[in-house]
Amino acid sequence: MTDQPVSTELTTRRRDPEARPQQILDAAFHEFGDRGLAGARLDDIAKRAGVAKGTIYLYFPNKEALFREMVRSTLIAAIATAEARRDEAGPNDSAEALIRQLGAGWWAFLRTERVLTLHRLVTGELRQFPDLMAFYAEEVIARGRQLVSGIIARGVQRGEFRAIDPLVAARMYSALWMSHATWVNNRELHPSLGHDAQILDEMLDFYLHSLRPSV
Amino acid sequence: MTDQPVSTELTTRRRDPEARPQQILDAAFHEFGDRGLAGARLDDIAKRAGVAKGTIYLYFPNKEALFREMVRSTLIAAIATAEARRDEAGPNDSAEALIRQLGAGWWAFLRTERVLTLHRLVTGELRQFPDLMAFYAEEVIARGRQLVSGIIARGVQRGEFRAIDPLVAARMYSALWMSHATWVNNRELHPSLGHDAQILDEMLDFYLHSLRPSV
Amino acid sequence: MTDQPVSTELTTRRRDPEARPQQILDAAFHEFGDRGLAGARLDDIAKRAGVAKGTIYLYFPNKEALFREMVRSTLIAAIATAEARRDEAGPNDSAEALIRQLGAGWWAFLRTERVLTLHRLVTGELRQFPDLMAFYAEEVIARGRQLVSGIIARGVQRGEFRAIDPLVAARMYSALWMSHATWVNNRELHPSLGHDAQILDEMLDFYLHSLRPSV
Amino acid sequence: MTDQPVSTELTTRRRDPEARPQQILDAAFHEFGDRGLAGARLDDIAKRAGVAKGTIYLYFPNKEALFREMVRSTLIAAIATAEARRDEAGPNDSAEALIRQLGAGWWAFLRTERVLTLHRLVTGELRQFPDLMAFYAEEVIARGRQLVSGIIARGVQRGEFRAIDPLVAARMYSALWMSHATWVNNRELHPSLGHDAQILDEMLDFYLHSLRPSV
DNA sequence: AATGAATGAGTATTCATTCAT
DNA sequence: TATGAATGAATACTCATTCAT
Repeated sequence: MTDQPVSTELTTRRRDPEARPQQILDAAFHEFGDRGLAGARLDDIAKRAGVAKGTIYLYFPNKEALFREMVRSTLIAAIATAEARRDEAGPNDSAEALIRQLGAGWWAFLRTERVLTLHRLVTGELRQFPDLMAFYAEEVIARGRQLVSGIIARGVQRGEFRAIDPLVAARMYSALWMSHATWVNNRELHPSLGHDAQILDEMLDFYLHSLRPSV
Repeated sequence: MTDQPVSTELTTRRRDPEARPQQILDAAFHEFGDRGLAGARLDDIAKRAGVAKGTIYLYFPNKEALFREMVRSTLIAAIATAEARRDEAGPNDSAEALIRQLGAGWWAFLRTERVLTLHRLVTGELRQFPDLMAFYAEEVIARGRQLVSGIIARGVQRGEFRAIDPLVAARMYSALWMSHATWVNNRELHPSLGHDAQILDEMLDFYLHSLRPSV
Repeated sequence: MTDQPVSTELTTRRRDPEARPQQILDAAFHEFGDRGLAGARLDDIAKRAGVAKGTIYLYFPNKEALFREMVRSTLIAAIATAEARRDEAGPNDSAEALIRQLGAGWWAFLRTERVLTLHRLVTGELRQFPDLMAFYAEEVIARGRQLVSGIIARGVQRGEFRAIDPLVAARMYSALWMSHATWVNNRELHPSLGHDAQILDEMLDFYLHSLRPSV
Repeated sequence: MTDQPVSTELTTRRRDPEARPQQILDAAFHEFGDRGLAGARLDDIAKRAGVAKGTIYLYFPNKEALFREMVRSTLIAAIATAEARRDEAGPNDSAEALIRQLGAGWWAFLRTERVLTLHRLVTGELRQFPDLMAFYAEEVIARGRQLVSGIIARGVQRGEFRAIDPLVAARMYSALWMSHATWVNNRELHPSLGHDAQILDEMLDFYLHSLRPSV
């Protein structure tokens, strides 16, 4: 508050040595995200991290390990964020209200730079890393679907929604939200897209319409 | 007729020179599809194409040009296939019947090795090639959506479908079909998926439900 | 005379097959002259000769042989030209007149594209070909010097010139003429040079001054 | 003093990093000098310099840049040497004495390995590098001629030399000295050449004879 | 004889990885 | 710990040479 000493922030060296790995992972996230595993250069990662090339090897045995760890940690961070969101939902709300609430949350979440990049990497490069794939599948996909399918199941039970397999409905949800998140990230390719809030409305409208009992 | 030399097939030299570019493009499709632009090795492409490394350079000035041309030609082939499908639909059928018909067609089309690889490349590497992106956007995405939105518009007119923006509905269609196509290609990650025919039913059911007028 | 058939000149093929080697050697002369032995490309030589790449190999076993033969034949042509000039000199003229006459002849000869290129190749690449070097030394250098030293010797005998070793004087002659020929070919580097005729006068004046008896 | 580790010299790593560029340039000088720009191999340059191939790229962006820089630096070194020589001349000596003095100096200088190689490169390859050519022309040629022409002008003024354009005379001087330097470097081709000291005498005798007033 | 597509050894250049400081 | 110069294996690209036609 008062007169902090001429900031150690100015020099990268020796600033908070425990932060080094994270610094590197952050830089790696951007470079790998932009150019892929093969295309990214350790030199650039080091430069972006404000660290010498050799320093990376103090924390990660090689490029591939750095990539893996970067994906892992980003994944974990993403999961944590998503998790935090889950508990915001009031358990007494209607299923539709919950879907709306969750829909808005995921819509914000999925359009995040971090998540979009992760998604690109997953579809692009993760086939070479089956274990990371499995991790992604279990921790992210399955977990997300359970959340949604839980809500749907309750809605079906309550008669709010028509009889539909909650897992199937959860899959449709993923499909709509993830696809649109990707598209808004490449608006040049999809000029007919409205603004983000409007898209969310369109998805919710479409999705809920399909779930409502057809009288 | 009698006495034709059998050996002609033994050597690549001079055997069917017009086939060479396509041969190379096919090999490139697989290697680039597996490892991406940076990861693929010209050497492997040559080996797979059954030609010498230098031969590639007889037809393509460099690796990037080969990549571009491979994407372009695959795209064009994909468009042609999709195009052919369009005209199969009988114009007097109900909109729902058309959607079902088209839905089955695209479901088969999108799960094609060629299309899946293309999709992976588009999401993974095409950001580095804005012109290819534009080509993809105009020729593939826009074209496909027009086809679907035309059907929807007719359904809305006829009162078969509820009032919905046909372009929006077309987007929802893309989202469902493309996402599921990607997923069935990675079944390890999505163990809850049923068999392909079942998934198509699930999608059609979900999609049409949302379009039907809510009495 | 009348109505010659649509000129065979138009197509390179089949036009005077015995001329092929010379055609190739001419093209080689230019390409090697411009880019040196290593820098020249057989492809370009073939193109310039209006011949397919493979054709070169019908007449020359490889690139180096082509280079050697090109140098040899150019050398021989150059020698023949120089030789022809020798006999023009009237044997009864004064030594000074002969020097002037020869000086003008060599001045024209040395500034020839062919000779200049030859000279460049000799200084640049010929160290790798000792036998060509020897050939050059004996046939060109020695021969030229003998011609000059013969004239000088007669001039000394007659008292027209001071007592000087005719071979030494011949060397000085070479030095002046060859250096200036190189320089006028690179006038950008030697902006103080006058026009060609003037340079010849300067050289003759300087040269003869040194040979005249100092009373 | 006592006990200094001897081993430091054993490895190239980290041994005197500032010396690396010069080390490489020296090696480049020899390889380019022997085989020309196209003929020299980076691999050989590295080997001769005692470094790994990659190390070259730490200091020079590519082969051509290495070539340019090698020529430039050699040129500069040559100019420095020549410059140093200029000031040795005592200003009160006769013009003839100065010419003799300078003549001996340049004779030694031009026969230097460094200068001979430079000359070969200039005539052989420098046409592809107009800017280097210009540099050479201005810094080396023009500079050298001014030095000589200054002496001649003084000699003419004093009546020591006949009336001759000093720049022309300086050119004749270059022609004699440079040609002979080249020749003694290829004695096989010029078997009639005497030993070096004798040649110098021959040149001085010939040159001064031409400058002396013809009574 | 002539062609030019095909070959593959050769070379410049890049970049992950090491290591002396 | 941290550095960044040095390494050398890997790879894109070139071009002399071959050979089926």
